[in-house]
Amino acid sequence: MRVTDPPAPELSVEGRNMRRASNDEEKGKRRDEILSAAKTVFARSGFHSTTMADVAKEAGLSYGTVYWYFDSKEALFHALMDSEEMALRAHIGQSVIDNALANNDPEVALSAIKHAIRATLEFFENDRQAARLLFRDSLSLGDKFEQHLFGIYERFIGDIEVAIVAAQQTGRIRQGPPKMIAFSVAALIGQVALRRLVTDDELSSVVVADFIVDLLLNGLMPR
Amino acid sequence: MRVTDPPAPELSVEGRNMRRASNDEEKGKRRDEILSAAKTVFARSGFHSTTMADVAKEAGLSYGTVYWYFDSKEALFHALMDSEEMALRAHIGQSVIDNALANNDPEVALSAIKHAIRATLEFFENDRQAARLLFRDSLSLGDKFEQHLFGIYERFIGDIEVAIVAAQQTGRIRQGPPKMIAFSVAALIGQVALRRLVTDDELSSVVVADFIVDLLLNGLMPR
Amino acid sequence: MRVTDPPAPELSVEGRNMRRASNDEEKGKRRDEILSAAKTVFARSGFHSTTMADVAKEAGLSYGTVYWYFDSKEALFHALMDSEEMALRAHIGQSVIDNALANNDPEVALSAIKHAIRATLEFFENDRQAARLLFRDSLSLGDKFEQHLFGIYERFIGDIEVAIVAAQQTGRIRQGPPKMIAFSVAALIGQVALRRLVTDDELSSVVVADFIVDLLLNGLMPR
Amino acid sequence: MRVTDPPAPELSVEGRNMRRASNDEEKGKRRDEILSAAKTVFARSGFHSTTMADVAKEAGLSYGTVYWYFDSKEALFHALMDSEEMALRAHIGQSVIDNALANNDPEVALSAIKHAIRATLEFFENDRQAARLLFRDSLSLGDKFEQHLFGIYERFIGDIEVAIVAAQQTGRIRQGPPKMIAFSVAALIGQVALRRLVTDDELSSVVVADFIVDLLLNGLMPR
DNA sequence: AATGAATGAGGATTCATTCAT
DNA sequence: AATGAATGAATCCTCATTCAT
Repeated sequence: MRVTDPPAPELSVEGRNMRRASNDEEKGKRRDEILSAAKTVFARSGFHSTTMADVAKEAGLSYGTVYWYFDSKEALFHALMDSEEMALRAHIGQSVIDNALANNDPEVALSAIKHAIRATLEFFENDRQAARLLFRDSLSLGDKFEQHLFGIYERFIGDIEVAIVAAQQTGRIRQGPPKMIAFSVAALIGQVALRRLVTDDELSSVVVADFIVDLLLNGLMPR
Repeated sequence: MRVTDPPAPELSVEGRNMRRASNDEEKGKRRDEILSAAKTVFARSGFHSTTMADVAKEAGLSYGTVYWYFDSKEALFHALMDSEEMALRAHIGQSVIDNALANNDPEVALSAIKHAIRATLEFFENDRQAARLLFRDSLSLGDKFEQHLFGIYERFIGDIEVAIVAAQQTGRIRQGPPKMIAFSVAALIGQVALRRLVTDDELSSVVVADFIVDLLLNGLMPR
Repeated sequence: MRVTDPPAPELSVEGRNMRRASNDEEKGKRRDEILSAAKTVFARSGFHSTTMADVAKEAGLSYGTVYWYFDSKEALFHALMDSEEMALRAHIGQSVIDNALANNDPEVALSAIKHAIRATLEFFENDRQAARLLFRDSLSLGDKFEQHLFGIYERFIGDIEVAIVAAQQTGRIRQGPPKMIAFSVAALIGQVALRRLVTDDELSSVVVADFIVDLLLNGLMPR
Repeated sequence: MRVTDPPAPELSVEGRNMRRASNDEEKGKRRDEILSAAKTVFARSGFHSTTMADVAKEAGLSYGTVYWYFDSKEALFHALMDSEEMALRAHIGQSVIDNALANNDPEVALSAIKHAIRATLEFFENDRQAARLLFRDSLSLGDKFEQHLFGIYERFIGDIEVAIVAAQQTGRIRQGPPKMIAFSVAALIGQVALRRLVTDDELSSVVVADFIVDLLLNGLMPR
């Protein structure tokens, strides 16, 4: 699945109404503004400590307007999670593709894994708000959000799994349950990204990514 | 304290004045009962969705009583985190020591790592509530709890680090930044424990633990 | 604002959405309605025995609405004190000026004192709720309110002091510390107003005021 | 009425019980300790902000013990008001009598008034806690306490009235309604005492008392 | 589309009082 | 007499959501 596809627009009731001065493009723009404001305030204070008034204020809109674009606070957060997942996958996908094209690497599969790791850490490094939203807030919101988050996780792991299987087929990676391997890779990346939120590691994300890649490929045993 | 012990059965039909704690021992017992009840309901619904009335009801007490033992909902949760950390460390410590003694292993350091991983997964396998509390709810409660959780994490990683250093000194593990290695180990364990909360993996925790140990030691590259 | 005006009658059977304040004028009006309702219930039962629900009910509003206009119960009471002070000062000021103009009195200073006393007693006679609020409840609310009340007191005494000094300069009043004299005058007025809350003196406030004026001017000694 | 009479002991149920090791004297002592502690904490924080736990702690007693001596928080406060009234009247009575005996003053009536004023201010000067209790807290507690306070006030005024009448009969004070005069005297004293709670007047209570006496006797008019 | 006043359910916390010990 | 654990009614305040304008 390619998440870079545009999401199905949430035409609820107004979809069938007359064409007005402000078109869909305008509407999407306003929606994105709210989403952006929501990201800022949710990342700052967490889901429960953030009020819809905070969101509205940050967006420079009035109180009830947010409800014109989103049905509820929860719906807003789900939309935010979708948005972040898309951004993440766009970033990784682009990175992997760029790399494959640039290097014309015959060992694309292994290379893809390396670059996915680097790109993921890079993404969360550049957008710490995204890391907070996905790794911290999403976990605290009850079952519905947990399901959503694990959906994201599944898709993320699924993509890695594809690369793992490919790498195994070319013999670049030893045999083993690809799902579990993929999960392990994702786990390491996620935890590292989360940890970097709260500690001030002096190491750059490139160094950390390379360490993880090395660890995963070569293990801890002395060679 | 053994957290894996089944909770004290809830005496439901006692007269309301029969439950009076009278001495220090009784008092500590009552406190533990509340802690146990809190663990159950917090793990079930999460911190924010759980009310103090829920805690009291689960404990079979009036909810003013909970405030006799804990100053606030937050204080109760902090106490719960402390309690879980102690239980976890007791479980791991015991497990490592038991293993060292039982096997009289000259390669204690490496063995300790393996067994710590197994013991940790075992602990969370046996006490899924603990996993929910530590890996999910703790992250949603603002800075104070985040600090507390990362304190627990630091201590956990610190213990692993000791074992890593020891294993490096005996040449059983290749050189490299022990802190980062320890963190990677902890990250894998934590994510695995968390994941097992929501998926019904058919694999036992022993199998998973062994996979992780193998992955960490040997890496993904073909040998 | 005239506090002696009868409160706006409570429209009781309006639909709940009819009471929506729409513009600034309406908004100030709604605020005043809440203030008026608060005055009634606080004067009836005292600060601590009055709940915000009582205020809302008296105002015919839902009690979340009170919080739309006032940040807290304390803020509401402070606003009430401000409002009463303004009303009192408006009443006295008007009275003094009216008198000076009407009589074209060359001994304005002495006359002003007499009339300030009369006007103050008159004010509290007409608005016993105000007397309860200022003299009774304000004292029971801790330091912040005590400070507020004494601020009001200081300003009240300050005004009297000005008149005292003027009367001393024209020789109509003997020398002596004007602040202390002013305070004594204020003390007598305040206590008289307070006392009239609980006893049913048959005497009119005019008679009482004249007695006080006479007492203050001539003292108790036989002439 | 002489309030220096001992209060009727509050023998509720235990009065008829067997004579135990601790006698009535002991019991009264403990009761007084609680009263003293209550005075301290009520004066410090006010009635509503003080809990029975505060009282118990200040008295060095356990939580429920206070209830063995007083039926309720309100009963405790009423007892405190009684106690303070007795102390005040004892102080004034003693002072007046001492003065009359010492000076063998033929103008005892006028002298008594002067000395009552001085003694009262002195009392509240020496015991600011008493002033806070009577002038501040008593007013904020609803009708029952208001009635109690005005009873104290009535008795206080009544005593002054007696002296006023006597002074009028000996011609030392001009004619006029003695009750109203007495009230005015009491009002001035009370307000002065209250004011001295919150301002740091540099003047001693003797100077203030003399000013009030002079003001009352001679008035403000130039002689 | 946008506004913001109004609603009211919900929840943490306090504290006077009771009562078994 | 004294203790202090237990109770639960009471209350302030928050905030998601609605809806007239």
